[in-house]
Amino acid sequence: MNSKDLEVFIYLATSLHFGKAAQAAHLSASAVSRAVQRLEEQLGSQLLERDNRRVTLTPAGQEFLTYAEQTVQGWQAVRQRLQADKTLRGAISLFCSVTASYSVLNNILEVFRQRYPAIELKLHTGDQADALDRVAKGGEEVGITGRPEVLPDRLAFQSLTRSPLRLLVPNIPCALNDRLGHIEGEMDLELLNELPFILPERGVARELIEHWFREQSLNPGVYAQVSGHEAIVSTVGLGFGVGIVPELVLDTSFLRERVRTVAVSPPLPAMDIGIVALARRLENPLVRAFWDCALSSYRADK
Amino acid sequence: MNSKDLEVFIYLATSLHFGKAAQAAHLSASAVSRAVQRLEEQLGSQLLERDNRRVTLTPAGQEFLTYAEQTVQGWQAVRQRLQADKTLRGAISLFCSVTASYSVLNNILEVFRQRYPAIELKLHTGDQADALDRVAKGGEEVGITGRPEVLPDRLAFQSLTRSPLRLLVPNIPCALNDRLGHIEGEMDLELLNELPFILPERGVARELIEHWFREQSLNPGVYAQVSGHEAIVSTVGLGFGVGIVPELVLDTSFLRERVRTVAVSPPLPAMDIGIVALARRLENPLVRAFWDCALSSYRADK
DNA sequence: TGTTATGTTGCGTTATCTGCAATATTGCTT
DNA sequence: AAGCAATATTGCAGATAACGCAACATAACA
Repeated sequence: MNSKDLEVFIYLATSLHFGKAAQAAHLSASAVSRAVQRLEEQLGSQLLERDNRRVTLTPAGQEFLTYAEQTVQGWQAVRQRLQADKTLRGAISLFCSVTASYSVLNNILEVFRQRYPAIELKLHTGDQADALDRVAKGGEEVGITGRPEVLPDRLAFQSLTRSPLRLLVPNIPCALNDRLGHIEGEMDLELLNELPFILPERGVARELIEHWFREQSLNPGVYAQVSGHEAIVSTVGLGFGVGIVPELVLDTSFLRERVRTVAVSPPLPAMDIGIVALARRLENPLVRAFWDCALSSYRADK
Repeated sequence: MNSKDLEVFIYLATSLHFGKAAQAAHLSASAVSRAVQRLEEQLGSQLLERDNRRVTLTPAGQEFLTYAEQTVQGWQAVRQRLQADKTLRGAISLFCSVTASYSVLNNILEVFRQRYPAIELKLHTGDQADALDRVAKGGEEVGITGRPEVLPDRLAFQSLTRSPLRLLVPNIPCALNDRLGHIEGEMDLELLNELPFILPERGVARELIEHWFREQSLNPGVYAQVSGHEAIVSTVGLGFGVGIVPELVLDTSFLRERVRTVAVSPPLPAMDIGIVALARRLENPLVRAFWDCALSSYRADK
């Protein structure tokens, strides 16, 4: 038995949906399926009645759910009680984009707030592209950003999750949409050369996009360079051109109804999203505490 | 967190000795060391104060011990309560040697008795060499034995542990001991050809020994062939010759003071000790229950 | 009857765990 | 004081288990 499987089971038992549970646990649906299979085998009885359409708790599952919740909570509790640096207090500063604050940071805070309620977090938001620089220059202690192709010296990076880049086209009546409306499957690569592109001005996403363009021997026209991924979504949503952003940005964008994604082949690369800090700063217990929380919030608590 | 590490910690916290804990958990000492390291890292505080001479619980360790005990017990409890086939009752018959009943069977029963108190066990003891035959012929449903070089058809074997074969010489005043008394390190292979050997009459141990003799191009004289490993120990202990038995046998032999082991190079092979049953018999829920208990008593409960 | 939603399974990859042997450290002995 | 014995830890390599992807299977829905 391990608490990770218990947590997965709790997610599943409360959502009754493998996809949702997987997302909550930062896992794939198949991993969730197998976690439940493991538990059922170890217990020798079925916990969930499931066909491809409906998931329900069996009586045994119901009973096991309360056990699982107690056990996970007990583990958290003993963990908190024994934590050597339990009274850690102070403040750390953190830089990330608005998008990241919704998704990645939110996940981290769930763990961090509970584990270190006495640490104050000074959050600075801005263009994701600035994160590396500001952390390297000592502006903020920690940043959330994509992993750059080459990591500046003395900077430590810890990958947390990945988000594939997506090609965005307008989904509103406009000239561009008329030209692209028919596309169903993958977009023809040649066509890309003729489209007005809206790209991030700089930053990791820009690096990745240019890299991919070179690999496909493409040289599309750039209509606008904007700073901040959120701005790209809105510019595309207004019909000015097509853009590329990490999928993550779409999940939390208010304008996601006004754009749609189109597949291309070979696929766009994925961005490696994680946290950065000056390596030296990791000796600071406050920074280290945040760092560890970030890890365990994505590595599904051990 | 996983219950296996908790169990290991409990063993260690109660014995305060890595070797003992390892033995109890059927692991190596290094695995125990790393299990504790994992826990300490996850908890963020030290559980045991240890140098190379002494192991003591820290206050945190003390507190964690009660948590660990409760948690492991809770897991067993929920397991028992949810077990679909909880009221399994009936009887199964089992064949094993006296030695195996002390060591291997004892370990299995610890789990089995608790999990299925209503299943009666009919134990037949005898020469280990007979186990395979009797199970294959349907005499007993399950047997404990070494893994033969070729497994008879329709028989299922599940390895549980290994025990290396040991060369046994008398440790009492006798002619043989006078000849061998000086040996300190490894015995010269040539010398083996000149010694009177006491070998098991037949069975898996015999197979392994003969195999090893052939590999070393040895052809020692056989003084006596006896049935049952226990008998070998006593025959050697009386000074009649040298013998070979699995180490396991020595641990529980009353005469182990009257013999000693001598290393040889290349080393004698190890016996793979496990349980056998007719594959078809595993469909019987009682047999299956015993089978699973055997597994989890050696695989350190999941 | 095709389509969509969704849980499961096969398979190659990756991460983790384990044991062995070597190492380091400490108490004890001569 | 120096060597010895006991024993926890670590480097390394092999084994095991977990994971994600993609293909598949199945059931509601239109």
